[in-house]
Formats: sequence, C-alpha cells, structure tokens
Amino acid sequence: MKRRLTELEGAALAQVVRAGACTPYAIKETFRTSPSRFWSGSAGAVYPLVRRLVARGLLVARPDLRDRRARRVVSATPAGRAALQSWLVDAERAADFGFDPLRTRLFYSELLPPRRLKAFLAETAGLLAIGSPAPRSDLAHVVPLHAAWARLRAKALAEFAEQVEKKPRRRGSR
Amino acid sequence: MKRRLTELEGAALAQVVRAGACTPYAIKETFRTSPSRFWSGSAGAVYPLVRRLVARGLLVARPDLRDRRARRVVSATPAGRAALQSWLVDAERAADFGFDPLRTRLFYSELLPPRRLKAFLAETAGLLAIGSPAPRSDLAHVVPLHAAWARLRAKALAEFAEQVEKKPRRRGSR
DNA sequence: TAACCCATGTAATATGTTACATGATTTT
DNA sequence: AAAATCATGTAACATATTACATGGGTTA
Repeated sequence: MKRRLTELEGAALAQVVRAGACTPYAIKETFRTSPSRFWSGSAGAVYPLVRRLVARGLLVARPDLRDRRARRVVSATPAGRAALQSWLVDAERAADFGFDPLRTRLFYSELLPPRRLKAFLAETAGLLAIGSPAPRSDLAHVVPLHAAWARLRAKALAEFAEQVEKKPRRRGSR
Repeated sequence: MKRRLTELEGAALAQVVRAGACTPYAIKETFRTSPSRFWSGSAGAVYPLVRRLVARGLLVARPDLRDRRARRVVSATPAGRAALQSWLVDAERAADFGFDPLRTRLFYSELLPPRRLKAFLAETAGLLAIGSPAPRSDLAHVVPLHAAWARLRAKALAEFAEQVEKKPRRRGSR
C-alpha cells in the first residue's frame, strides 16, 4: 500500500467488505442516504473512487452476467482487506475531533444576539429530536451506535442551552 | 448573497468577526491549530478563500502600513456580517451529523476480530484521555464547549467498549 | 405509456493538498 | 549569526460538486 487510505476510501472499502460484494451504485447509495452530508454519495465522487481502488489493487470488479445492464460487482482483494484493517485500527485518526456543524456554530455563538441564539438552539433541538431515519442494517451494533450518537449530540446541545439560560453570556475577562 | 456559505467560508468569516480585524495568516493559524484535522489550515486553502470572500464583498482588505512586510488586514463588510448571521442560525445544517472518524470506525467495527477491536478501543481511549490542547480564548463559552465535547466522545467510546465487553459480538439475526 | 428508479458514467468547474518560494522579523 | 516564526503567495496535482447524458427495468 502506497499511502494511508482517506476516510472516504476506507469507508467505501468497509462497505464493500461488509456487503461481501456489491455494485458501485450500492456503495454510492449507502453514502447518499447516510445521516451526514459529509458522505455526499455523488456519482462524480464514488465512481472515480472505485476506479482508483481497483487500479491500486484493493478492489476487483467483474461484470454481472445475469443482467443485460452494464452492471459491475466489486469485491475486496486480500490487499484491500489488509488496507482496510490498518485503516480501521488507526487510533490516531479516530481520536481526531472530526467535524460537527453544530459544534462549530456553538463555538462562535457569542456572535449571535441572545434572542437569535435562543431561537437557533430551540430550532436545532427540534430537528435533532425528529432525527434522521436510522440506518437499516442487520448488524447488532449499528442501530444502537447511531442512536447513542444522536442522543449525545442532543445532550450536548441541551447542556449548552442550559448554560445560556443560567448566566446571560458575556465576554470572559480571564 | 448568491449562495449559502460553505462551512469553511462561514468559519473564516466568524473568525474575522470575532477578532474584529485580522490577517489572513491569523485565520489560517486558527484553523491549523484546531483540534480537528478537518480544518487543515493550509495556505493553499485559506489565502484563495479570503480572496474569494473579498471578491464577493463579504470581506475588505487593507494593507497594514505600520509594517514593511506585505501584510494585509481583513475585516467584515455589512454584507459579510449579514451572511455570517444567516450561516450561524442555519439549524438544518447544524442538525447534520457531520463527520467523526471514531464514529465511522465503530460503525464498521464488526469487520475487526474481537482482539483487535479491543486493542483499538483501548488505544483510542488513551489518546482521547490525553486530549488535544484546549483552544486559547478569552470567551467564556469556548473552553467549556471544547471540554464538554471531548468528554462526550470519551463517554460514547466507553459505553461502546462496555457493550463489547458484555456481549461477545455477533451478526444480528433480525 | 408515462414516470420513476436502477446503474453507469463524464464534462466543466470548484475546491483543497502538498510542496515550494520569498522575504521580513523575532528569538536563541 | 543561525534558526525559527511571521506572512505572503503560487504551481502542480488530487479530489469533489453540479449537472448532464444514456439506457434498462419496474411501477402507477
């Protein structure tokens, strides 16, 4: 393996290995229907990505003969499975904060007048409560993990809102 | 405003408004020293970004005359402040899951053999405990927010690890 | 049969990464 | 005086977005 897999590459490989074998389209749809827009699942991102992984020997593609459509099925090579393992256990990357659009906005929340901030917090809390459709999966840990993460974000927001209610916010004097 | 600000554009604008006025270099450094690699803070990203925001009339740049260096100071225009307000209260975006490299790996954790999974969880927990340097800021909410988020991620990991310990994991039979 | 989903892909464009280049100022 | 940091920026490259194009299969 030349260099470490990107997050998108790792996730795509993982998706293929989880499915055993699947079409690039299926990979794309998994990303597209994810509750995060980070995984946009656009065709222009996924098809070239799959081509790159095939070129690097991490995936193999074979045509699906049962069908007159131009359908391809990809699966992971031994090298692909090895690369995936390395990616999955990359603790340094896993520990990274990543990106959260809510956290970013709270980070700059002193730039909003108190009224608008409270309205924003209430509206966001509402959307979090509605929630996105849970990932459909047969795996025992996937749905609870999704739920747990959603709960934690909602809790973080509630804690923040509570602080805002308690002390009217002002610039810290250190 | 033509189209909505991207996350990077919004954060850069927010950074400028928070500072009152600052150099593009200062914006870049804020991103570079953030605890998330998502905000890479590379020169090749930030300088062109600032140029775009100036071109769109959201920032103005003036040379800093006190200095013989080719130094520029940017500040937000009224249009820039308005665009920032819209970005800050975009609840739909704020509610999005965003991206978390730990969550992604846990999502695919059944692809790791139990031994490796446990080792990974332990190593990541260690890194989370060490933590990244807290953002230096005079603002009363910034440091606690950072700490709260770190705490919640560590807790999510601990909960997940506890589940793994309790029930040896297997494919769900739905 | 019309509309929609499955399934592939590309073209133009926008954005971001990596690495380099330049020179002033500050610290050791 | 050397090394590090401040401060700017670009060039080549890699990657992603948006929008379009094509055609087979399925459903209302």
